[in-house]
Amino acid sequence: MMLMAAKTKRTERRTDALSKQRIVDAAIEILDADGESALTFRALAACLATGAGAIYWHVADKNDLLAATTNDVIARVMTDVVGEAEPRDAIRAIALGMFDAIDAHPWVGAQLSREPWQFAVLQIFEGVGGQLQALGVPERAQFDCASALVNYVLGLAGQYAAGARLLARDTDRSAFLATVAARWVQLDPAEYPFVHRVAAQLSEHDDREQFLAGVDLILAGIETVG
Amino acid sequence: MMLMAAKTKRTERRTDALSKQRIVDAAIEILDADGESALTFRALAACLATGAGAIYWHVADKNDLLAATTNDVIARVMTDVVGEAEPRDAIRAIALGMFDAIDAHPWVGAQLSREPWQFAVLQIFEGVGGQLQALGVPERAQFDCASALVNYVLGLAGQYAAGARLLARDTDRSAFLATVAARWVQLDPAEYPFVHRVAAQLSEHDDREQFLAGVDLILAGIETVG
DNA sequence: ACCTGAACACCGTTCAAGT
DNA sequence: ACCTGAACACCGTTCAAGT
Repeated sequence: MMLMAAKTKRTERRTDALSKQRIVDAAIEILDADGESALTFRALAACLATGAGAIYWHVADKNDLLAATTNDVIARVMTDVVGEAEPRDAIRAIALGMFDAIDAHPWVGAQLSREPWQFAVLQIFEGVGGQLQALGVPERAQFDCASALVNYVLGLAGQYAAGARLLARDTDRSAFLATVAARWVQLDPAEYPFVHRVAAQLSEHDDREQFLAGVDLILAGIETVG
Repeated sequence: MMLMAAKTKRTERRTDALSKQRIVDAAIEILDADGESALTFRALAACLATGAGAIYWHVADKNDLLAATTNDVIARVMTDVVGEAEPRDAIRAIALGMFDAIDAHPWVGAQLSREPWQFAVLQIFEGVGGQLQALGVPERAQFDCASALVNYVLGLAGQYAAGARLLARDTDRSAFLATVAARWVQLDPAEYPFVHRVAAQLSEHDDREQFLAGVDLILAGIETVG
């Protein structure tokens, strides 16, 4: 849409050539607007005013397309996040950048946890791991520490994507959490004492704060090996 | 297969009635043998010697089927794992039980990270959270701590499932890791210094040990809030 | 070189019809 | 009540044919 702003007059014909970047942009628009299930090659082709097969000239398959859209979003996060001097703050900034990106584009969360070998995850791994030296973590422990942080972030990614998939577009999150909490309370307290106990906190908790608390927990653990 | 052991003579006709449990057992067999993509209603129906539509009498849809198979596997893990007196050991046992279950059934990892609101995740949450009181974690911090641990486990779950999906059935994991490490080394060391540094450790590291190291890291962090 | 769109080989799901 | 299997409405992907 933003790419067509310059020539808004003619909608009946596409005048500019196809490119991988234009395809990725259109795919992101569809994913953001209507979710993962709305991204089909047919819908994408219609949006780009072309045939479904044309997309295959620029993109290998659907996996490639999803990897490209995810890389696009994550690369933006990682470049936006530079400039924290303190390593601890830098890691927190990366984590929060990830959270906000997944909050804005829940499908990114699904894709990250589904294909963790893709380039996007490597960028997160580098961003987090690069701070560990400055944090005083011994060389041989750095791999485990970076892995723990990235695993944690990917765990949230999947969880958040699932939540977004479940939520109707206009259902607000607090109503949904209230429903879950109500279900938790109905469980047998003898068998599920812990879930019973925290059910009250569920509806009033803040996902972003809880996520950051987890990052801080892992950072505190990392400090003990330093 | 194990259910047919008693009457192995006749294969041309199914004699016993369908049930949700029989469907779930057959689905697990298919998933274990040939992976997530092999589980279709047609394949499942053929395996059960029935029509595709019959399955819908016992199972709401494919989501329901996958949730049921996952619950089955996780419930087995959680009952096998009871009996550790020390809360720290209990949490480690649950985590390792999860790791081994996902290692044996990689599709469980995908399902857990895709649908974290399902009952299976609640069981993990209870199992982990129930130990925090004994660990001396203050009430108001328990929710965040349990959430961090579960998020971390779900992160691994997705990663492991993706690895299994990528690996050919007979390709061994070390060969795969060597390939990834080779790719990492080829990256620009100026832009990816950390990834470059740990590439050597990638091919010789043990996933299970690294996973447990992460659990210990989080446990160490949890102790600092106690 | 790049695009078109019909065709192919699948899916999950439904439903009239059977027992 | 439970099962059957053809039919429906989709998919991703391919490919001969166009420009």
